[in-house]
Amino acid sequence: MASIPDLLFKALADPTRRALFERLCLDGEATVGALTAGAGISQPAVSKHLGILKQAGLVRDRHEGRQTHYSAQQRALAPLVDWTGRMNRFWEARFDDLEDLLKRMDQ
Amino acid sequence: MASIPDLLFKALADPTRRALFERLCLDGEATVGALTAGAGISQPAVSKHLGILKQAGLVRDRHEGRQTHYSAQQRALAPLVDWTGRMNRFWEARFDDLEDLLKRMDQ
DNA sequence: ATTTCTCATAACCACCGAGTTATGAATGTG
DNA sequence: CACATTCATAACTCGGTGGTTATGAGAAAT
Repeated sequence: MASIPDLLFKALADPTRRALFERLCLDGEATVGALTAGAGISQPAVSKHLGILKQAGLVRDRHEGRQTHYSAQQRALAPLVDWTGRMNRFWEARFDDLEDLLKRMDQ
Repeated sequence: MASIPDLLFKALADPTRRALFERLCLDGEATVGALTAGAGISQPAVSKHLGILKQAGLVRDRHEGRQTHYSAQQRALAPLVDWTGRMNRFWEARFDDLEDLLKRMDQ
């Protein structure tokens, strides 16, 4: 019973995988061959990484002829953003209070 | 040469470690003993996890007598927020454009 | 039909990492 | 001083994971 944030964090914990995702985010769609050329590892390794990214929902694949095009699904990052938000809320609130205090002291 | 995002993602990839960090974020400071009572693992395991969180900057320790108090350093999440922001910028921009369009259509 | 190209899967290996128990260091308590 | 408590470190085990090579499946080209 792996939670969604768990899948996301685990998928993005590997630097090679993060690099693949970053490239797809910034440069858009790419084939496995193109991605393999960029990464410094073998094609099967890249395919496995893409499989893990796909399982985490971070990536979509589209088959066209004999090649597979992968693209980033940035929306999948939403739970990550939510999580960091929840972890930050409290000290942010405290920080806001401090700001308010300083603002009031300024008057 | 592990980058900062790498340290953060790796530190938060483990569910036990994330649970420890979450508890420290929500409930504030706690001793190793208290954290060990909550987690379902041995005290040395908890200490090791806290060490990794500390190395990632996510946690601070304060020695008081013979016990060590740990507290969350939520600011350390900043690089994570930045990273997700960079990965999101493009489709967010597109989303903003869409919002603008809808807003203009509404008038 | 045969060959070539692109990708995915299988099988295997080496290492890392999360857990354990044992022990030591430091601080409080009798 | 002797003992107990709290935490960190050491040494070890074991499963998961990232890499490899080998191979197969499917689509295009000749």
